[in-house]
Parts: sequence; structure tokens; C-alpha cells
Amino acid sequence: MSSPRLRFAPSPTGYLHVGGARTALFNWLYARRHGGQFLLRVEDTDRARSTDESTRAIFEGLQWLGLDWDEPVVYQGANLARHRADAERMVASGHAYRCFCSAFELDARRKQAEVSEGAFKYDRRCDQLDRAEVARRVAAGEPSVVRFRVPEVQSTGWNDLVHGEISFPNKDIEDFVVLRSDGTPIYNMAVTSDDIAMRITLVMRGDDHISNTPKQIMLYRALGEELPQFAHLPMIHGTDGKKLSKRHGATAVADWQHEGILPQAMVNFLALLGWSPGGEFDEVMTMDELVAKFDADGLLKKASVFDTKKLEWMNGQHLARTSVEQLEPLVTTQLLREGTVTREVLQARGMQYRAALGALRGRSRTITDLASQVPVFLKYRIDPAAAAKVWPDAAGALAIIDLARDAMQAAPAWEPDAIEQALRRMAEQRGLGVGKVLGPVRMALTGSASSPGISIVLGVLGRDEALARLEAAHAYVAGSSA
RNA sequence: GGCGGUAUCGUCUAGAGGCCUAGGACACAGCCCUCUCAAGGCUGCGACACGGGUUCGAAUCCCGUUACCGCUACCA
Repeated sequence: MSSPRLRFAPSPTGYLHVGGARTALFNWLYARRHGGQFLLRVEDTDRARSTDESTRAIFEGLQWLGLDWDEPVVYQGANLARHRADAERMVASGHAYRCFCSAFELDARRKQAEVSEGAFKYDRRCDQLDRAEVARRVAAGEPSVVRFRVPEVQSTGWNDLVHGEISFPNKDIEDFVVLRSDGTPIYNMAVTSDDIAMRITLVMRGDDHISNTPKQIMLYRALGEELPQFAHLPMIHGTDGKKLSKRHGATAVADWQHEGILPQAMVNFLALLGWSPGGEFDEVMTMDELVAKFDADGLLKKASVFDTKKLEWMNGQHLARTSVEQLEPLVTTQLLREGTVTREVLQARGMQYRAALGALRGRSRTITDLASQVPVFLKYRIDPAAAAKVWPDAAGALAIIDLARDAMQAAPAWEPDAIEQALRRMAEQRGLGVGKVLGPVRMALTGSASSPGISIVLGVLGRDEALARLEAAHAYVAGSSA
């Protein structure tokens, strides 16, 4: 097991779901951690539900998360001939047989069994047919499926990387269909055939596949192939403990991208859902740290709940650690999407824009949250409601605004810290609380009642802009009191 | 119904028989810091599903019960 090969095998019937993303991530992490390969297989055999749009969405989701795959994408639908050949090979070797029972007929028998005994299991009646009859009926064009003959005795089990020993009594497994009457393969057949062809050594997937596993193991054996290892990951649930669905709000990875979540935060958060490095550790980790720590023995068995509050906190942590250079394009996209700031303004005020990002990244939880705090620095607009509160009386407000302007103009150099100190001294001299001065000044500088610290704001705005805003604030107060 | 899986604070988890008076993180509450809002720091609240064993000793091992989840298709 020197170089493990793993795969993520989504069916393109929707967007990349956080559960699927987590499965992909764990496969990817395992492959990267052990110097193996991570492959992608699109299970598009369900023609009716599969769409190109969905396939694209899955690729984009994986790319956004930074989960790159090592070989060309395998499309399951392209391997139909091999699936069929593998099934026929099992018929030839006696591991499978043709069954002429119609779906309709089977359905009726199943319903009948439900009312009388309970469990329905295919009775193998077609396995009794002699070769000549089978040949005759096939030649006559009678539709038939291929069923796998489940070995009678013993049980089928494996040592799951997550759950340990799991086994199923063979008597509980019916002779399942591997090839439909139209010659297309059933899921378990296609998966097994493809995993063999792709030389997958570790099948890591959701634990909703546990009961498929014994069937696939039987297929590996019937085909004379070596078994891969299996690891069944727990599900991710919504806050109500039920399987995550649209009802729980944002469940697609792309939804979170639009909510302003950073891919590294999403990855970090997802990694900790169903896996733990064990012992005491810092939960905020980079992709490299995750790769270094990830391993199968840290995989958990219990389903976990997707806690959006923690995701947002995690995102805030990553935001604070992300460089302005990396942040800029993301915030720009958001700003332009909202239309709150134009591209021209962003370019013209690039210096201030980047300074603002540096000041804001440590105090925001999401990109959208951060972006909402940016415009204040790039264009001046006084919030009337806030102004009414912070500047209750015009005379007092004007006095402070003018004093602040004088202090700034008198300053020998544009040193935000020194200016803030000057403002504080001013407040002291006039017997005012610091807040009584800095509050109105903030209002004048930002047009808003809340912002980062005054010296930070001064630093971002720069001398000219700061003074211009004080003038504008003066005019505003004077105008509204007149 | 049958089969399989799971079970530690509201949530994510640490815990591999004594280190557990069960630790950390998110959330929540309070306090501190403070020019506002955040961020940050501190404190608090808060859990071994239940019942039997095994053992000198069990969150940890075994059995049962309960709850939840999955599968039980010519879906994937």
C-alpha cells in the first residue's frame, strides 16, 4: 500500500453539497497525506437526472475548495461497455444468471410478501432454468436482467477504517440485479467495475453506502479482483438532527461562497466535522496543516451537525490571517456585485482601499461583512439617523468638529497616533469625556457611529481626505441647523 | 418488519480502565479592555442515553433496552 489511490464519485444531479464536499475533502486529504492519487469520477449513469450544469458546478466547487484531482475525470457513462462485459463475464463464470422476471411481476410479489411475511427476497426461480431454455428465451428476444448469485453460506465482511469489523449474513442479501434489461449496469456493478479499472485502493465514502459494501465485495471476488480498503464516513446533519437538505438553508458549497466564506475556512470547518487530530490542538488550521495531520485513525463514527455559527467564527479567524493582497480581489468582487462602490473609485483610491482592508479584516466574520464596512472609507455619506444621535446639538458638534480640524491642521506631521493624543488632550482640557469628543469626530470622519479606532481611521483616510470630511461635516451640521 | 450503523455539554469534539471533581472550541450570559462597533482576555452555564454485568476501579470492556440514521429498487 505504498501509493494509495482514492476517488470522489459524485452523481451530477445537483450542486456540490457540503456533505459531498466533506467526502471529497477527506479523500483528497488522505491522498495528499500519503502521497497517493485523488481521482474524480462523475457517476452520470442516471441519464434522467444528470446534467452538464451540475457537473460543472461540482468541478467549480472542488476547484474553489482547492481540491485538485490527479488524472483526467472519469465519466461513468463512458464505461458502459466494460460494465456490461464484467456482468457477462460473471454469467459465463457462473457467478450470475439471467432472470426473466419482469419488474412489474416482482413488484406484485413484493407487495404480497409485505402483507403476509414481511421481508421479500428474490426466490431465485430463474436460477433453476436450464441453459437451453435460457438460450432459447434470450434468442427469442425476451427481456432479461442479470442477477448476481449471492453465495449461500457464510457472511461477507470487511475491516472498515472507520467502523472496524462489519459483516452481513449472506442470507439477508438477495440475488441483486447487476444489469438491467436494457443492458445498462446497476449502481453496484458500475461502481465496482470502475473502482477496479481505476485501481482504487481505498474507497472512502458516506456511511449510507455501508449496506452496498457487501454486495460490492462479492462482485470483486466474483471478478477475481483484490479488495480495496473501505472507510465509511458519517453523515452531516442539519441543526434538527436530520439529514442536511434545502430546508436547512445554504447547503451547497457555492451558497457559502456567496455568503462570503473563504474556501480555506470552509475546508478547515469541514475537516473538523467527522475528523479530529486528537488531543489538544488549535482548531484553526491551514490546508498544509490539515494535510500534515490528517489520518484515518482520527476519523469519527458519529454523524455531525452543520453549525453555521461556528463556520462563521472559523471564517473570521481565517479572514484575520489572510493578507490584504489575497483579500482585495474577493472584496472587490463583492463590492461590485453589491454596486456600493464603482470600479473607478476602487482604482482611484487603491491605497486607501487596501489600507481599509488591513484595518477591517480582523473585525469581520465574512467577506460580505467586511465589504459592508469598506464604503465608509471610499466615499463620504453621513448617516442621518446616526448623526442625529451623535450630534444632538449643532453648536456643540460644530465646536468639536472645528477643534478637531484645527488640531489636525496644527499637527506638525500627519501622525494618526499623535493626532489622537492631541484630541484626547483637547477633551481633557475642556473637561469632556474622551467619548464626547471622539464620538462626534468619528461621526464627522466616517459618517457613521461605529468604525475602527480613530487613529486607524485617520491612517486609512490620510490628511487631505480627513480634513475634507471635517469640512463637509461642518457644512452638514451648519446646514441642517440653519 | 428485516439487516446494518451510531450514542460525552445546545453544537463540534478530547477521552483508548485509575491522570475525570470529564478537558477544549462554537454558541449563550456576565465581567475586563475600550472613543463606538467589532476583535481580544477572563469567568460562568452546560454532557458520559438508560439498565444490567466484568473489574479493587468503567465515559472507556461485554450484554440488553431505548432513540436516531442508513439500506432493504431493473435509483445513485
